[in-house]
Amino acid sequence: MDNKPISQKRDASATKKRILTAAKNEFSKKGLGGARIDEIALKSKANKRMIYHYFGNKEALFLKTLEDAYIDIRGAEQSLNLIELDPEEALIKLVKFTWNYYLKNPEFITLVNSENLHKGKHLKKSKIIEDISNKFVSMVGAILDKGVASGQFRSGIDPVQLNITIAAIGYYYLTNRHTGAIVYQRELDNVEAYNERLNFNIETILRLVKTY
Amino acid sequence: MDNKPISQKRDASATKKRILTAAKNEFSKKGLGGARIDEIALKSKANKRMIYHYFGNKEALFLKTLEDAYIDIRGAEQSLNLIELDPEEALIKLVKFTWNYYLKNPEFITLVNSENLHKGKHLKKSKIIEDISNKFVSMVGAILDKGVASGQFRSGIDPVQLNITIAAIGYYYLTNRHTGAIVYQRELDNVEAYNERLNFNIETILRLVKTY
DNA sequence: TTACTAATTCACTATCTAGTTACTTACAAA
DNA sequence: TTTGTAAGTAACTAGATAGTGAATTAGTAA
Repeated sequence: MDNKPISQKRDASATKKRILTAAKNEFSKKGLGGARIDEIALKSKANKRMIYHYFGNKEALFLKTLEDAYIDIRGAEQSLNLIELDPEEALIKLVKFTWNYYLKNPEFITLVNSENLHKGKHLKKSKIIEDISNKFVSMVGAILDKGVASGQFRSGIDPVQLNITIAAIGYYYLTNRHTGAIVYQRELDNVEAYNERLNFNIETILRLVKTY
Repeated sequence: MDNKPISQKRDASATKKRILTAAKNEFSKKGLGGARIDEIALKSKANKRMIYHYFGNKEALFLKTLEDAYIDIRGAEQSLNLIELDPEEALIKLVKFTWNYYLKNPEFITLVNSENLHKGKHLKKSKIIEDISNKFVSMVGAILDKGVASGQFRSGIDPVQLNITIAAIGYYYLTNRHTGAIVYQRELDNVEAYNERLNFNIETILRLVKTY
């Protein structure tokens, strides 16, 4: 009684998805230079020819992978509905979200690192990235304004610098936890260490913006 | 009257140095996976065989390159003699130094990123890295203690978390400035932008540690 | 049924790449 | 001057590697 078509053949969008999933994995584990198209073909169970058919070449596939990664994080940030919250709560929620997103989606970090190694040359060609970034950039500005108006935050804080700082204190810890564990001679990659860092980060951001 | 030996042949240590310089360049520009041994041989004007003779293989050369990078930054930090200074001045000086070191030695950042992409597997084999890290790790702790004793800093701050944060807010900005400029739609890589970021970072750290 | 189109496969190439074998050459101590 | 040793070179290999040409096959619209 197996009348459901289990492994459907001739499904372009499913094949594209499998390729993109495999590409995300391969590029994020080995970087653009270390990634292998043959490996992506193997892992996606697609013929290598299909990769070139759908995406053109290795670098175009890399760009698509990167764009999808940005679409995902920017979409998730918008779902937080931070503007509705009390500004201090909103900021705490953003710091927590950013941390947890990086923690659960380590590919995001390594893809972005890889793109920056290449000085952003692929993302510069992207036609969608500026659109999806707009809301994100204005979001922290709006939270900040609201906090200043209510007297909770001091004025004059550059929202872009704040945004960068929120990303930085999470991103750096996570991307460099392997060398960090060796340099600081302390385990940095277990649940307690993660919680400790998140709390430290929340304190860092609140002390940076709050009026005392 | 050209009796100075200009291009000295048969100089093992000079050849080693040329190889390491070329390796630092190649690995930092393309990552471990993207770097090419042939390119390192070409740029160092050494025969490829010499690379294998002196360093064994590609990964061992990468580790040596990475170790040298850590030796350099840790040495430079020690020369700051921060312990002698007023603790607030010491912290400001460390934030400035860290920023400027990253700015002037961008290879450090990309080498460390590359090593973390490989989960620290090369640095774990290093026999010197823990030794040269010790003084560095205790340095911030000593500054912090001095500041707490004088009443300038609040107590209970974890020196490792503070150290990580000082590195993070500079490192992240610089390593991700290329994608950052696209996402934030703002130029991040000119002198004014650099100064702005450095000042923001100093404020972030002081607000984090000072008593008010 | 036919014929068209898009999905998929196979076999291939030119070039690259880490690493090696076997050799030559310069220097310095005896 | 001899000779041992370390520095340096040239030519090579086996396996990768990004990318292609040309054919086949499965759905689908007429």
